[in-house]
Amino acid sequence: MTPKTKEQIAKIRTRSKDKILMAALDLFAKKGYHNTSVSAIARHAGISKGLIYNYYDSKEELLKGVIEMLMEDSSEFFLATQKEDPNEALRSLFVLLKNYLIEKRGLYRLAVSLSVQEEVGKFEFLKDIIEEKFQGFLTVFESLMTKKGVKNAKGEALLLGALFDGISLQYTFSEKYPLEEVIDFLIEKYCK
Amino acid sequence: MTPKTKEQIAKIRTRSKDKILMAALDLFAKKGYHNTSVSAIARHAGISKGLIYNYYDSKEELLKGVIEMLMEDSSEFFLATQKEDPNEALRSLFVLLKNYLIEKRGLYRLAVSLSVQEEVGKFEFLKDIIEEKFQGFLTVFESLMTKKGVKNAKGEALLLGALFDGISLQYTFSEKYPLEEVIDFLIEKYCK
Amino acid sequence: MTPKTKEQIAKIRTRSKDKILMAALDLFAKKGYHNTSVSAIARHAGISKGLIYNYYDSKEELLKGVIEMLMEDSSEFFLATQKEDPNEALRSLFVLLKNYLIEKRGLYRLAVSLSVQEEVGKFEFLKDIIEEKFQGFLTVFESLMTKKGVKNAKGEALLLGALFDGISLQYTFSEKYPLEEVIDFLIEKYCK
Amino acid sequence: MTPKTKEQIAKIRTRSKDKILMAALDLFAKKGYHNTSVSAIARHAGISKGLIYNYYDSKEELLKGVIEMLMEDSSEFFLATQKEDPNEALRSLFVLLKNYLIEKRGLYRLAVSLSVQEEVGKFEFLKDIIEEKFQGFLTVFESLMTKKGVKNAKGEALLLGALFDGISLQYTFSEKYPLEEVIDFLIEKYCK
DNA sequence: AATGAATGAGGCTTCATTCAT
DNA sequence: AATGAATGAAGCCTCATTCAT
Repeated sequence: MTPKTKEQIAKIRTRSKDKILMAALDLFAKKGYHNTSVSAIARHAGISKGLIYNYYDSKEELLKGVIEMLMEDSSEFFLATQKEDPNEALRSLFVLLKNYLIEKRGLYRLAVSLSVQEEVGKFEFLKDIIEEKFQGFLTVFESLMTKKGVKNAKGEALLLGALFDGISLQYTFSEKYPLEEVIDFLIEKYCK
Repeated sequence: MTPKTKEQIAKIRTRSKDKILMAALDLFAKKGYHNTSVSAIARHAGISKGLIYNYYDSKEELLKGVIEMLMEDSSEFFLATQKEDPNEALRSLFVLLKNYLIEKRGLYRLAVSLSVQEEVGKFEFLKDIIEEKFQGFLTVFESLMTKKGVKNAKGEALLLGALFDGISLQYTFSEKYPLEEVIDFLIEKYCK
Repeated sequence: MTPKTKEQIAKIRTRSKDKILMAALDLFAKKGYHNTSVSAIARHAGISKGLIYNYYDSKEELLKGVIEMLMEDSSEFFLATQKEDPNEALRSLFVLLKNYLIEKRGLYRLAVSLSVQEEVGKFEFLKDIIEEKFQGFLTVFESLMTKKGVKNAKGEALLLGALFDGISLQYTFSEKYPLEEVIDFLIEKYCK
Repeated sequence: MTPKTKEQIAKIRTRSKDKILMAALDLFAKKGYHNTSVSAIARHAGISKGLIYNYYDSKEELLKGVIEMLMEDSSEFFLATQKEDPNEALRSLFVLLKNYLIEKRGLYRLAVSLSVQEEVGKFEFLKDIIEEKFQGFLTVFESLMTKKGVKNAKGEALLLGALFDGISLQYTFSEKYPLEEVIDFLIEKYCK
């Protein structure tokens, strides 16, 4: 009865969706959401425009798909924070940040470029997600700082939060940013 | 019809250009470059679409005009760095950053949103400007840190650079960001 | 895989075709031809898009199929006209009209909505069919009127023709149309 | 100051809107709403696609504009009904119907083709307008019939309503419809 | 016989830009 | 200097149709 098995179809769908998501991520990150056309995504993915609408109802839904994909695997970060020794935990976080920036270049760029827009109600959901993540990090930083016994743990936590974002932004911006050097210095300064 | 002296005409021109620039800055900053239409700028400025093209050859030229306007008055920052006492200089810089962010909300947003785009050759000039500013700050930070006699002056300078950007970004993002608190803590930590 | 006899296959084909035709009639009638997508028909019929093209070469051919189906069973009407007594014949016709409208709500709507289009050569065949039916009715009406001995039989026939269409149109239009009342009045007026 | 006077602009706008409305009416009536593209309207009007959106926010708004234009001048009909003698009033109505159909060929076609669609909420407003007009006619017919002293005035009014629509529909459909003949017969039958 | 992924032409709409006044 | 009607390229999206399985 069934000409293609459900598994076959599912595999095809997954593969196509992935192609689309990767192409979209790539272009959104490089050129920004508004400056990326659906045609360009299709071309980049090597498929037809129409197919995109087979999987996503609109360009905006596609964006949501991209963001969801990106949000999936941030578990590592919170694993790192479970370490007993706060110095070790911080060292892990710094290294994770470095690897994350290197491996997912463009992702941070995308997050920033989307958040930076004020269109009410359209990317609002993204702001919420980021705000939540940020508060999570802040809490972790503060408890680590408390463990380390610093005077103003909350203030230090805020600075660390700003540092993470500042480093990410500058690395994303400039090809020449001395990421390794900065991370090493952070470890030396914070982890002993 | 009414004859006008050259001065009158010049004044009119200046006033119109200003109106256009302010409207464009406002909208570019709030909604992003690609998401702002020339019509919207004209409406926001209370003039006609046509007039914009009387002063700027294209939307892109208008953007350049906006950026140039923004770059004009960063002299305060470098005045602050001239102070003898490095602690005082740093304090001034922190306070200037705070005031700049509060007074020109949205401007940093614009800079980021533009820089984040990779379209070759289009906003490249902006990246260059920013890179140059950034290197200027870095040099200043490093010399201040050296004056303060810290061990790794270059490393500390890089961290300060990241902090400036991180704080700016987070303040731009979130209405709730405790800017005062952060600046106060920075002063306490770095200026004595 | 499973071997099927010719009869089984034929039965399956007939059943599928019927499902398609009914779904298409339903949607064409409700939403109009141009405003109904092949996908929607497939969904409504509970089958795949592809299957429709197994039976009909195009959306237009499918429409032709629907129309042919509709034209098949108008025999009742002409049976009614065979009655000896013209008053009885008319009464039957009025009642048939009422039942037809009630039972096949939407069908008249479809006929009108298709006929109303002027695209040369596309639905032209439908116009011809309708024209022919109309002339048939006119002839019947005229002969009945002659039998009844009215003065201007042709004029009265034309009016009856217009009445049939007007009533159908208005009933199709408006949920509140007093069809029963109108038919009763017609019978009272014409059948004695 | 003002380069074009307001009157000039107003005249230009009116002329353009008229061109658009006429083209839209023409095509909507001939080919139906869904089967008429905005491009086709622009081509038919001899203007660019974009200009249409200078005057109408969407294709649907354009349709509303067309309908409003059509609804503007139905005053004649109600003037006719004011006559003292019901026979004279009816005669005027019959003649007006004839002239209306001849002069505004296509208009009735448009009304029917739009009303025939069931899309909730889209053309609903048109149905309301038509329903209202129809009830208006019905009331007029009934009072005329009462004046004439017929037995079942309401029933006769309903028949007249159906006749108007039926005649309109058949004339709209068929090039060969004997409109003159039918109207003459109506006058003979109803107006003495 | 039957499925649904894939295509691409064409539909509606937006918008940077031009130009007559 | 200033206006806004007009243009047309390009953007998002729909849908009839094809085809591998």
